[in-house]
Amino acid sequence: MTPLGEQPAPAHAGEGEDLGLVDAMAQLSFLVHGALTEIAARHGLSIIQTRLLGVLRDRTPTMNELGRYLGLDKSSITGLVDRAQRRGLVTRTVSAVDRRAFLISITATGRHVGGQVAAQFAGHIETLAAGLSDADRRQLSRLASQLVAAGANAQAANQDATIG
Amino acid sequence: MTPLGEQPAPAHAGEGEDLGLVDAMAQLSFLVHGALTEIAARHGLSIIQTRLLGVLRDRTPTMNELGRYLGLDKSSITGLVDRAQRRGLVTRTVSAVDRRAFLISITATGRHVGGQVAAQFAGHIETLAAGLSDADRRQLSRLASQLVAAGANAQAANQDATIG
DNA sequence: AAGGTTAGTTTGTGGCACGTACTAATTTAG
DNA sequence: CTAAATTAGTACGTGCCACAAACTAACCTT
Repeated sequence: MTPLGEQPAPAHAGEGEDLGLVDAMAQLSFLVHGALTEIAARHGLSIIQTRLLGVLRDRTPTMNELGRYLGLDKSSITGLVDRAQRRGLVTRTVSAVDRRAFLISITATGRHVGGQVAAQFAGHIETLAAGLSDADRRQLSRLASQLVAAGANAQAANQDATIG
Repeated sequence: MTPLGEQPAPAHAGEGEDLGLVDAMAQLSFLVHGALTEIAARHGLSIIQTRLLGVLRDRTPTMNELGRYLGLDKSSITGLVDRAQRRGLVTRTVSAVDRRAFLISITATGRHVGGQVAAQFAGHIETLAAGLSDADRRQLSRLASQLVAAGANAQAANQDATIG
């Protein structure tokens, strides 16, 4: 895993090494990302395909909107949806309002596969956290959520700066 | 960000939504991964190139060993090192012990660029965590480290199962 | 010296992500 | 109401990542 260059744990590692916030975040990110990559791959999906299915779980966006949800260029969306459609995971429907636009929706198959990946991912995280006390789990959930919120705010602020 | 399909935050979102452990881990992973991707890209690096430089910070492995560090097939390593070498970030040196093998080492340039990415990444994490109290930061660092350790153990156990 | 193993490369396939250029539909301006 | 500008999506070219299979060269074993 070794993300940005930390030392290997000392041989006499008593029990729980604290990596420090920065390395802990980096390594945790790689750990979770890698787990999701592997679980998704077991179902023939990439991470981005999995995220696509997640977004479509309760939305029917246009290609353009999809690009905003996933943070991708529209030219990337074409191929992404092409491949997903070829596998029967999503469908394109011409918009009734704008004949240029497609509405992308998830198929039953897509929903099924996406659900399986999500469930296995949840199981994996639970396994990883099995050693934590209930209080620690709540703490971790709360603190991680706070960082995510901070990140979302930073992104929103950036948007404003770009627009204004 | 929307990883596996969570609901958008309720409109009356008072202040800090708790996503639950699973979604918090997924979103945090995407947040950190995305930040590293963007910072690395500012220096013309991909994530994997950045990790390569991180590994080489205090090691001079062969191609093969590099593959194990990064979890990549040896055929992937060839291209990865090729591109890094073309940019003057790393060098191949024929092993004195085994004339088939190369020892891969980081150049001064590579060390410099890698250091910049690492520093900016650290700064970014610190910014994200700026809203946390010292106690919360320590908690988060500790809990994240514990998950990482759990993941490392799981991986080791898997190895054993595969080998034995 | 022969046979098997190991290190690394090559080639082919597929996916991800971008920028640019393009077509077609829609909206805006005059 | 038409002409110009904008918008939605695609096509194409580039580069990177990742793997599998086939290959060469060096090494080890016997």
